[in-house]
Amino acid sequence: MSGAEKGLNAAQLRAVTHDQGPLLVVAGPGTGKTRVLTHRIFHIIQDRGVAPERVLAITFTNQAAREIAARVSTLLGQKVHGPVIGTFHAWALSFLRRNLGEAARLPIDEREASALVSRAMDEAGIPLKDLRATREAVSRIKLAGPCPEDGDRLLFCFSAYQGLLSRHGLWDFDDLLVEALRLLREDPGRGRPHALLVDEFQDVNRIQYELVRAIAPSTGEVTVIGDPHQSIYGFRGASPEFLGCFARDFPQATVIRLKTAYRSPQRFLDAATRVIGAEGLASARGEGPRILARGFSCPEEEAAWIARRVDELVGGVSFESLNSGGCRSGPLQGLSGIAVLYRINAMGEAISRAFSARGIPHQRADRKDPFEDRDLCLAGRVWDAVRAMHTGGRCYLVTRLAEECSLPEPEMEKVLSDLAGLSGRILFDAILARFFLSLPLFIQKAMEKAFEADPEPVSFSSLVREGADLFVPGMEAAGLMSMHAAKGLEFPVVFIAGCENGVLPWGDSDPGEERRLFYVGLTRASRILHITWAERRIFHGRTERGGRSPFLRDIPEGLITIEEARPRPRRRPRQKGLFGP
DNA sequence: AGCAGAGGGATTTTT
DNA sequence: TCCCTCTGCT
Repeated sequence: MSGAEKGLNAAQLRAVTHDQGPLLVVAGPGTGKTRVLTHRIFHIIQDRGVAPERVLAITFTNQAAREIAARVSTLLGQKVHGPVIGTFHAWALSFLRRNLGEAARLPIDEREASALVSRAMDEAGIPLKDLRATREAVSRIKLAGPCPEDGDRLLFCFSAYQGLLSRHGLWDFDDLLVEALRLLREDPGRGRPHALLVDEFQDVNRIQYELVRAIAPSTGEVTVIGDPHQSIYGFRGASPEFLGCFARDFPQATVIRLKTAYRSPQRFLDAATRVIGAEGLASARGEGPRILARGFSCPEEEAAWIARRVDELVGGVSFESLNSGGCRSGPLQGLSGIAVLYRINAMGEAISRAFSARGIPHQRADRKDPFEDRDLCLAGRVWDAVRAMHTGGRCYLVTRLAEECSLPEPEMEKVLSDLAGLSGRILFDAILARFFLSLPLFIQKAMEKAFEADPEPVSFSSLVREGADLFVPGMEAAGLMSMHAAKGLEFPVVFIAGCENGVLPWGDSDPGEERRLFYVGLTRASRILHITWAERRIFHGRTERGGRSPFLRDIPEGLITIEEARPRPRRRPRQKGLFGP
């Protein structure tokens, strides 16, 4: 099959078929990054004859891993043993298990880790209200070592936490990376794939970068794909600088830039690149309409306008007339093609209310952690304890469980050993029955889906998280989500709400990263892009009047129409009650 | 142990 | 503003 037959442009084709050592693909928004990645995996296996299981592709979320795996297997046409596609953590865990066997510890999820940190804090005399900050600090110390500002209490807490983990034979998420790296460095030949590909490289942090270096095959077959302008996870240690490090540490690396964008029309692209002060990308979608930015006096009016506008767009009556640019128009794909993006999830509240008031189906992506359900949480603990009957962390889990269920420990042990022969779905159902647990309907459904996709899951929490994707991309509903959550997604119609100074950019956050975040938001839209702000917004009980985001000043006039908020003369008289005297 | 009231903190998020 | 912790009281 030729590149043209696959629908690849010249640069994409070069990236897919590159055969000379390390490759760095710099791929702007909508330039076909995922196509390149999947086709390149296919190329390595099919055309170069590399055994599929010796190809390792790393993504940042399980969701992305599943998507890419699905696309590769479509290309390969049902190969028996596919390439390994997963997150750093998933790969590290299986690597550790493969190499350590019985000595592998039991991985715990974030909830469990926090519980252990709070115990360590207790020992160290740190007030529990600082749990969040301390948990973050502990993670930072583990990944990057202590820094001079770290107090004695914090350091003590850290070692107490490490002690708890080791005493109980447990690993937290960070340990997976740390231990895998240690093992790789002890024995550099071990576990190296024949080809390594890393997606979203702008999101790697230091340890992940080190892992890439350590895993990189001696064949030099390393591909990293990323976009420094979309690096928005600095708060957890990611930095676009690692793209530069890659070029330095792999000096023979070829750099290919994908510059043709197939998603955003030129105007949106130009606006976005101006915000981050980058060089332009060329759109293959024509000039497109201007961005409409509009101010409102308060978030409720802002939300009401967005809802009204969505109604109009889905009704479709006036759609043709609105689409004034060179963009080919046609019916929108309905509500699933519409997204409202914002800086913080709290802002979804007002929007959601306005949509409900108009009867517009919508889904919020900031789903609650399903583990907040007590019964599911307990089921998860039991699951882990049963699975741990074969590994190391058993005593600890039994003790905890016994505590939690107020059962004597021996009795709990008996219950668990009764369940020990079971696995998968059957084990789960048995746990529900034995502990008299009942789950909300949406979790039941999620679990059903999860077991279908993964009948013998490695870890319970990953199973739940995969199953509980309450945000279903194809669903016939408008999407409400943070700009972070929108990364990697695309919608015909995008609203970016709350574009106010202090919100976007947020407080004292790194302005550069805030600009990149806005860039990500702006480049999600393929047809219509609206920006809104509110003159007054109540935050934590305080009325903030940040005014329109300074970022809008960087968008040249020809690309955007800005409509100031109309002051509302009509002051609503205070009304005690509808049926009052 | 359990509750009432004070007080402080309140992004973004994956594994 | 609202929610979670901590404290002190019963």
